[in-house]
Amino acid sequence: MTTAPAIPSADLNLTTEKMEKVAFILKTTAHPTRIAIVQLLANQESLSVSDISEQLQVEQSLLSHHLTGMKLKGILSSTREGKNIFYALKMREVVDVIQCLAGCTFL
Amino acid sequence: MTTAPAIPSADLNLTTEKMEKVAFILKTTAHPTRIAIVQLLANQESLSVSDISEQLQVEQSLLSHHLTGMKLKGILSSTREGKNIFYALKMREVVDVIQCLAGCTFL
DNA sequence: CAAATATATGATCATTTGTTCATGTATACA
DNA sequence: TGTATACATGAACAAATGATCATATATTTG
Repeated sequence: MTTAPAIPSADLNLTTEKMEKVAFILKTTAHPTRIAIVQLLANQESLSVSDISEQLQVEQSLLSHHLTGMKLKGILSSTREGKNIFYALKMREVVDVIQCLAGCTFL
Repeated sequence: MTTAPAIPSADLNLTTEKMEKVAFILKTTAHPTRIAIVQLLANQESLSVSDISEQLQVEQSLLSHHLTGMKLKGILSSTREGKNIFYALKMREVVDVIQCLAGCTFL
């Protein structure tokens, strides 16, 4: 016999600390422009700020704020190459997170 | 032959509208208390406000604000049963979203 | 070294979010 | 009908976030 769980498939058990960290990452991802950035970098390996700025039609300064924030929080990484700085996805899990929700029929 | 993609596995292609919707849901989820709520309801099918309030040690009014917000945004559903109101997970995908990140070793 | 290009940073302001407190509403029960 | 219980709601305020603008820094090139 089994000790019947209320719900079969799901079994989520996070510590308070982990919940805070997850919330932190979700918050950092939860913005259309930032999702667009993740999307680009999910398909491109690495892109310069101006590349991204052009493709997303987002002004340099604003984009820079988004990028440095995401880097600070561990989602992106960056390396300078001459005059350019190239950003890349560091935390690839966020792609799955977005895929998850993008799959929702009702969205 | 294939037209070589920059990155093999991932292929994310969302419309602007979809990115906004995804961001909207992420935003609604991105809070420790709300993640805790999802966690409870991932394991319990349905719980009353006072159940949740006790288990999470969150004050009634504040909790109610969180719950009604999440309901409004389609993440939860609720039904009254006598004096109590029971909340349940409606958008189960958010559980996967949280699982995704919870699995990150570096968090 | 001066000018141009690419990007970051910091101040400021508007908007949104989170919290608290007081009060309102629905249901049950005496 | 009145009182208690369970929950929602709205006002008010602090704190976080997002956007804009001006300016700073690093790199290349002449």
